[in-house]
Amino acid sequence: MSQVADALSEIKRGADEILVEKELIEKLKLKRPLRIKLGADPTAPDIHLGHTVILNKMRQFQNLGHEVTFLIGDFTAMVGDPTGKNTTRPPLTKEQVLKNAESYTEQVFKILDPEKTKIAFNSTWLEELGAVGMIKLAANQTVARMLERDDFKKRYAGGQPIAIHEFLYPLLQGYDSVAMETDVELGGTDQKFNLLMGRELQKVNGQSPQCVVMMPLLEGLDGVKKMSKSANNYIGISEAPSEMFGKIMSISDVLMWRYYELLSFRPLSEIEQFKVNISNGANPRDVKISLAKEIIARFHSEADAEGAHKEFIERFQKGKIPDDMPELTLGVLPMPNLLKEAGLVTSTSDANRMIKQGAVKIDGVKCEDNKQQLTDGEYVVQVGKRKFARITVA
RNA sequence: GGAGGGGUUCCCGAGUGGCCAAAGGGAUCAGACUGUAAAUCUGACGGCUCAGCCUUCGGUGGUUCGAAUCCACCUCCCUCCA
Repeated sequence: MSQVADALSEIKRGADEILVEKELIEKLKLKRPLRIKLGADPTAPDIHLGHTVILNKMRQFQNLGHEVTFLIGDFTAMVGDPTGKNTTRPPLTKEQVLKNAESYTEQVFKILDPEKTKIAFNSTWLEELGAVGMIKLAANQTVARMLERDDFKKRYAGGQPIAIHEFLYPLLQGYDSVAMETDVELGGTDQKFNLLMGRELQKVNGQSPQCVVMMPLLEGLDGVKKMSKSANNYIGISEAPSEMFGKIMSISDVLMWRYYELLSFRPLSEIEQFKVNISNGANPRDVKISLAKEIIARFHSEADAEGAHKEFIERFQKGKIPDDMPELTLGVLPMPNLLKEAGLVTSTSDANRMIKQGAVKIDGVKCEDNKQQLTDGEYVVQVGKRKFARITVA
């Protein structure tokens, strides 16, 4: 009895919403491993911290002894989840899907236990469905019901196009739960409609409806938009320790608490203590450093976390030049072209702007003349605070 | 199929014949200040062989000394009617 209560409180931690909690309790009492489902599109093989919020929850279920299936939506990838703006996606080839899936799972296993994780592809049952099956499936829902989905509603009201096939996505995702006889499905809050579709279709098919655990979407580095590759506000889990450190340090103090809540494994009581310390005069920066180290240690190692911290102090607090930077050899070129060739700016026009604004330094000396040419030798060229290159002119 | 509305630089959005590389806002980048925080201030924000030149305003072709702006056709999107 108390075992169930403990499990529930762990599941609830960080979750935005659980549907339906009562049913979940009943399922937990079943004394059998529950079938847990997490779906993923094989379109974005680079996992970032935003994705890990849900993966961490998956891991918790695993730790509680449940059966976790990581579902690759290779079939639904052809449809493309309408969440967001893109209405059409270029169809992926089989090979691309498999390749993406492979790199996906490899990254996922940094969090999930590979021994206890099942991998499934929804093409397995969706391809068999066929046109007839698809029509029967579509008959389960009405257009009015579809338009209740917030995303569709907004687009419809705002005069944005909605392609017919987009209506199929929620149906197919829901059907996945039927095929897998899912007990609990995890997803982001933006998935609510799709997740609930699973419940409805399961009921129609005489199954006990799945419970749904929704995790909040993690805001990206800007603190406003959700973390995503397209918004370029993400921290990838494969990024170098120093990159991670820098990115975490650049988030706002407000956002830091959000990250603590969703990404840290520290007990909530400890996080509360940090807040107290800060209101008593501690520097929020140092709390942020702890967060950065915790995350780097998770995806790299303790030593890497320590190293990244040291490098950060050297580079930004003492103004030293980093050890690691791209190295390349170039000919004698006018400064703007040199910067462009080195990939430090996007165009020579951009280079000229940077020079004019005093952003360009050569061996630590500001370059203010765009006609300057470097003669033979090795130079450390810097644009802004973050972009460096070691250039050999020959 | 009919009627109407719309497609402008990363996004939103002004611009209805020259003063338009195109207002304004957002995002972004750089500089100052800092804790690579916030807030604030300053500047930049199509490209190039950069005091000049070249290419952009859904597409093509016209009118004109001159077009994002006018005309024709095409194309895409939206709304209403069928």
